Amino acid sequence: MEALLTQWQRQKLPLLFYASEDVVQVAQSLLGKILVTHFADGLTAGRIVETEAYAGVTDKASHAYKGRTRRTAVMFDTTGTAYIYLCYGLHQMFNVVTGPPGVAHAVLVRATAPLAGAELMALRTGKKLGDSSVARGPGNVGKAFGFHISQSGTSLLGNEIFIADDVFVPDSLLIRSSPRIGVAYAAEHADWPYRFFISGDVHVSGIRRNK
DNA sequence: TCTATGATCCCCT
DNA sequence: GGGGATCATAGAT
Repeated sequence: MEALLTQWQRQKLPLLFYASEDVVQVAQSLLGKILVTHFADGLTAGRIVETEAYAGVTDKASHAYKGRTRRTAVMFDTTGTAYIYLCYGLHQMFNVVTGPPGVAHAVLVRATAPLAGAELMALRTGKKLGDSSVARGPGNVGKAFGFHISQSGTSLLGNEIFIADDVFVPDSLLIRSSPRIGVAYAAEHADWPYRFFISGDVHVSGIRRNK
């Protein structure tokens, strides 16, 4: 376990990866990468199987659309950091801030396949060990990895929260896109195919998992 | 201060 | 497949 952590720390994605101006490309590239959190209560890691791109101030579905607020400032001011916010009063949603300086792009991590700390994930979510839904859906990802809104703004170049590339490449034939979930209010932007997932993977959230 | 509102999930039918 | 949970945020008052 310790060896894995050290290996993933060496394979940490560099700032350059996040600084790309193409948030859709970044969202797609994050499929197959490894999300790692290492907090006081332990290590958890999972392979990312589902993401959504949110294209800054031009995207009606993005929190950044309404402009800069105290909550969204981290998207405007940084890149390669965590943007974590509370949804429906109970779900801690984990996003990756991307884009060049001043550009408020973000990628929501919607689902992962557990690789390490499965026991801790089960404990945090109250699910049974081996339940494939433990990090399926953004609310569950938040719980399983132990995210909290107080960690919003944490750099992904540190050792508490980061993303690693172990050179695993998902089968490109299995990568699908679809409209994003739960953004009907975003009018004409609701139909943008900004959700990416690995087709058929049981760790992908419910709708249209197998198409 | 006060109020409406969610980038959701789970449990119950 | 429908509704309740549950609360920080933002904008109005």
